[in-house]
Amino acid sequence: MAPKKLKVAEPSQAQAKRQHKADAKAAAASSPAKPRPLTRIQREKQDIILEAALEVFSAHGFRGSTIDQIAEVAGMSKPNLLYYFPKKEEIHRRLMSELLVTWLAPLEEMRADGDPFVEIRSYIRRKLEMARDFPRQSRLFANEMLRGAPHIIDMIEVDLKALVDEKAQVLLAWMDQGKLARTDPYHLIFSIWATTQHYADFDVQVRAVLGKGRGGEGRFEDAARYLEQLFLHGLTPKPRA
Amino acid sequence: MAPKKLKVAEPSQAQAKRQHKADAKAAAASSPAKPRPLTRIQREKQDIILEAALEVFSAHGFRGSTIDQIAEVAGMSKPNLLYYFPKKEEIHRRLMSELLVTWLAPLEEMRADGDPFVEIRSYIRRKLEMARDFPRQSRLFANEMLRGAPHIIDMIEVDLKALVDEKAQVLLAWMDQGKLARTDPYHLIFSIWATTQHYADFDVQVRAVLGKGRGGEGRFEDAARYLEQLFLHGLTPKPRA
DNA sequence: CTAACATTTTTCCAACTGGTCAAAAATCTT
DNA sequence: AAGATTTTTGACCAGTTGGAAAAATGTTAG
Repeated sequence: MAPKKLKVAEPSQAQAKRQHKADAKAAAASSPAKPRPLTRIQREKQDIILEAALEVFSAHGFRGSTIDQIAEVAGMSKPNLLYYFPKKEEIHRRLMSELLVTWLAPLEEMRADGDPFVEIRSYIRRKLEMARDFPRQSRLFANEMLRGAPHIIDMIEVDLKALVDEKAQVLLAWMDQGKLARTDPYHLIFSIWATTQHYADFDVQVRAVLGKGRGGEGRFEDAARYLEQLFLHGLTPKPRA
Repeated sequence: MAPKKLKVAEPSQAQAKRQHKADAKAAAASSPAKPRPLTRIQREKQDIILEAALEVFSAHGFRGSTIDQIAEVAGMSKPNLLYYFPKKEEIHRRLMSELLVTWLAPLEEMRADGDPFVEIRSYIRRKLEMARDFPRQSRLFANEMLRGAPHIIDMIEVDLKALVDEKAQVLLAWMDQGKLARTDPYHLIFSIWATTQHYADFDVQVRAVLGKGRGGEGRFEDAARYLEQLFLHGLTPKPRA
């Protein structure tokens, strides 16, 4: 239930103005540009900014969000924010690369040596929990996809593809062993993504359609139950015993 | 295969400046504001603009799109475009209301007196065809949802909800008759939406993951086959005969 | 304590954007 | 063909936005 804070990765090009100015000389001299460790305040403020940016970007999209908005949510002035992330794009980039790691994790956990249905079921659960606990990340991701994934297309084509290829092999093996219906492993994975993320990305619609009565907190439990039935048996009724 | 042109509905508040200026007097006098039929050019240009706007909005979102961009795609100047749609929002509004009609149609076709599996299967097919033939509309819709459906929330809460409620009853009846596995009809519908629209909204990802070999035109056929298996039998393997 | 460095604030600006307006051009009506 | 109406254009504007500069204020290592 408790949204464990996402870990912040990539300390790379965080340092701001100062560095930039130095770049002119440093880069020209092709020196290794001493990385200078981040100060406490830098780490804290960057986290605050990234959190605020997630809030704003996920709600309005990249172009629909202004630095002012993010700064306000982060509780600082615009120039101050720009001191930590000299470019709006930079914030977005950081957010996206953190996001991808978080996003791939659940699939990675699917173990080839486990029981197919147990593994698939818990994968679905994990994804559904992510939709419930990290809807903003899900929407940010969806937004990027809708736009054609301009910022992460190469990671999608390389890392994500590799991971899915690997897991597709696992699924195929299970099918070969007769433990799983023979079907397309890639589309199988797509369908898990689609059905689970739907509850984050189309949340308004889900709530509106379920109405006051069933649109409450229980909807994720219901979804989990339904999806289990779907992926396990489909819609074919049990023959009356 | 051929994307049948969407019909343009709602001739309502299309007329521009002239009307606007007149409004001052007309509205003040609370007269019925004679609607004055649209000219040929007006109809043509509005269609061109709406088509261009669909292209641009679906790719960049509302705030990410500029009137200039739309005007350029439409092959006219910005002021000229504004002559037909005095507000950027107006274009978007029109697009959204047309969209909703198109979007509800497939579900409406699900007949209570048909065979459950035939009906569900063809509903899935129709939705999949829409994802293939009208990806821009799908993305426009997804974008609106991501943003919390600000422009169509009431139609979602009223019309869409009513329709889904109705069809949920149909599904429940089928379940009562033992023709369909007993499960949650609402989430069943959600899962059909999610799995089919995924192929339009997350198209980049689907292509990238499938790779050059399988990401081509055949992917919709594969998806259709897979989804049929999923919804019919789930992933449980057939007992060896 | 203080010099060096890190952080924050104030002020400003150029580019972009949605939209206006008057006049010119094209089209339609009679 | 003339007059009326519709359509198109070019110049323009005010508000917003991303970002730069520099001065002012804090922080910290020696």
